[in-house]
Amino acid sequence: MTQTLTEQAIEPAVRAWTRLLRAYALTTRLLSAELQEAHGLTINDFEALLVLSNAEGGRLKRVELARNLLLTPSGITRLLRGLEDAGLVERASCSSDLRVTYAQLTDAGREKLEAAASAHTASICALLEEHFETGDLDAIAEILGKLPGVTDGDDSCSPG
Amino acid sequence: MTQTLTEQAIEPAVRAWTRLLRAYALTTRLLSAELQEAHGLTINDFEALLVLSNAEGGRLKRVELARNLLLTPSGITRLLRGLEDAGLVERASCSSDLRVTYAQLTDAGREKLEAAASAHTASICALLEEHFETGDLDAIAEILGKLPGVTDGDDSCSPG
DNA sequence: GGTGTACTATTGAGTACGCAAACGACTCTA
DNA sequence: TAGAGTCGTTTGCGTACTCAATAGTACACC
Repeated sequence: MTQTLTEQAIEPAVRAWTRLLRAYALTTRLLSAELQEAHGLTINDFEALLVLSNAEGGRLKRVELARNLLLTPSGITRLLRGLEDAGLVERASCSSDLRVTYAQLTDAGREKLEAAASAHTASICALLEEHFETGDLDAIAEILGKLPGVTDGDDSCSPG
Repeated sequence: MTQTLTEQAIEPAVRAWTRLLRAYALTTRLLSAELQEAHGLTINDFEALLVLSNAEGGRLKRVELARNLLLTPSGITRLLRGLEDAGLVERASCSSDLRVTYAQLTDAGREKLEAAASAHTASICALLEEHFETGDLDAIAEILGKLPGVTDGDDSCSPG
């Protein structure tokens, strides 16, 4: 191998990967700042409320929520602690399995979600539709959906 | 609006956005663990070394590096502190502007990069090519490249 | 029934950032 | 050459996560 790194042809996978990194950094910076300022929620706070609202009875086992948000158990504990302190989510125990506790969306949580959702959705659309065409967005969604784990819980509205 | 959130049609932009979030979380988890274990580098450590190696003379103003990696100035200070402590990068002052300091890749840094690059690249390719086809990777790269800022410094090999 | 294994949740320690504030250096204007 | 605004860098503080360890619960198997 006589080529230096700078002279090598860039692998398509590496190019796609670095652009994914950058796209993530750019978009989350903007969207998370907006969501934080407008409603005091982080992106994961919002996603958690959304997932819960789509779940049967507005509640989900913590471990299911963790899988859905791609967080570790400890991450979920701390995320939910914030939402519990804010009164947006409460704990519910499971009678058939004392290990599990449910995260249960409260009325306040549902109101908060509804208040935040339209503005947040609008921000996402504004940001992405400014630079991408609809075909692009569908293509991104379809392609990234091939990664196992990415579409978990997309159909969380339908009963499991 | 009589529909609840669960019944609304999902905006293409929102679907694309959530999948981007998940794809990022999944892939970085894996790749960063590998890179950390094999070479003790974070993803941004690696990217910083790579960007520097592609820069003229193996050095770049810290502020340029920050723009390139999409980090804030404070993020760059801390990232470079780690690399400096490890001897992979050193500081160089600018004679014409006392405010700026350069990040200069050391020989050890270049060696570290070369040692880590092939394995890291292989990991990226293995992960992505397992689930995506080449056309998918090109499509992701092309589409995400439309976001302003994503392609900054792609041509960092060419003199500025 | 007792025991080993698997699972849920929490905690402690550590990390990689961001934001805001501060400071020195540059530059433009007058 | 004095002052004001801008730019590069660093630091203090806060946050959102990770991993590893821990404790309680469930369940299968003998």
